[in-house]
Amino acid sequence: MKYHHGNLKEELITSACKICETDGHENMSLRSIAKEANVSQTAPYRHFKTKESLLAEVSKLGFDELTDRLNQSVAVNKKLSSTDKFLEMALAYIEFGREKRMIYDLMHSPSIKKGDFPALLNAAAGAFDVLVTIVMELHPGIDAERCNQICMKHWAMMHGLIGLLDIKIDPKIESKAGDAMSLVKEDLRSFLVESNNF
Amino acid sequence: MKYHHGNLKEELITSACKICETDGHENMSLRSIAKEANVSQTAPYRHFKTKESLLAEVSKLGFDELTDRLNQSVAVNKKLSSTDKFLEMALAYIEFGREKRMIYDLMHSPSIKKGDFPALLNAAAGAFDVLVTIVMELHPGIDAERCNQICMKHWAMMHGLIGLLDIKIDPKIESKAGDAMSLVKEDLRSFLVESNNF
DNA sequence: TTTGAATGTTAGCAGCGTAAACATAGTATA
DNA sequence: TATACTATGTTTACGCTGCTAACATTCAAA
Repeated sequence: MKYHHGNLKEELITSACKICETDGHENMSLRSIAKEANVSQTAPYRHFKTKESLLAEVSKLGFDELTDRLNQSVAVNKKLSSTDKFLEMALAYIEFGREKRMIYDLMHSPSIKKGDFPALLNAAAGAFDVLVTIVMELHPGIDAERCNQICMKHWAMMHGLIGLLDIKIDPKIESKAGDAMSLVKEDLRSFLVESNNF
Repeated sequence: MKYHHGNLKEELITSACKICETDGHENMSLRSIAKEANVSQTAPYRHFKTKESLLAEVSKLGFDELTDRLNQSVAVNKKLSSTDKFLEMALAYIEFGREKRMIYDLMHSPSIKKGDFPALLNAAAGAFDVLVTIVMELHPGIDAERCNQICMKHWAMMHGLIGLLDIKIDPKIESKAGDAMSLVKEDLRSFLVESNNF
């Protein structure tokens, strides 16, 4: 075991990701992250100013992966109509939110102030821009402000739906969580596209 | 100063509400709540099994107030059309989320497991039921499952929008936060009602 | 009046984020 | 090559946290 790790920063981020995915971001302690990386409890401070800045990097990776998935979803079949691309993207978004729920929650946790981390801000904007691109393709020459509004509307719907799938407001609705997802999968066209009253 | 407070449970909840609204639920400590109520740090444990159960009561009050506001919004003018009632309700929801943002975040915080608190579950369902009632009025004889889906869809949009208003994905969008709210206030009809592709 | 339950306090635990002081290893320069 | 500086690790410690146990006080029922 060498004294100098050599690659501790990346390993800490990796460890943090792993712990977040298993325990959730509310249960991540700097100490547990350090332990996971077989390093002393204060070693992270040589690479991250605060715990928050480490979590910000994890969050950034989350937005990066989300961006990749969104891009992939529309790139898979270039012959898809713009509308279908939009649908594929929406599905990819919601699937990301469900599959990586713990990371997704971290990405939207108010305990990370995005304004303090420009790289994180960029990563988040990158994901949003995929939507922007699609909407501009759907509506060539659309006014920028109107485009922004439309994107926010759909972003809100997707984000809200992912949140709802966890809220489980009452047992009656909780039992319908599967329904909600099938709604997403089957009726997404009407749910999203037909509401495109541009 | 008497040894027995007499009304400590309610006062602790009140104190917790106050602290939540000013500092946010991430910065609420049991000790600060106890201090606010002029009581020892462990006194809360005579009335609440855990900190989480105290927060659950605060959250419940939040849902109760939300329910009241939603009911009021549709009761104010009984001559309103069902569609307009729906609009009023949506506005009331979003305004609640903005005005009581700290409480709203607590209400949706994953650190409170709603399943462990039946009263909280009921309160949340009560708010949701206001929406259900409106949608049933809008579409008499609607299938229960379809009604649920429609309600979730709109709930998701409203919830997502409130969340978005805080995400501030990038400065460009952040500067449009006001736009987003004006979108809500001015274009809510098209944003919500015209997407009612039942 | 006595006794037990309800409700308060004090003391103390382990875990947390973080800072300071110290130890070690790698790197640039003489 | 020897030396000094910097980077990166550890140890120790501080104050805050949620929570438990032991003790104190008051209220209410027998």
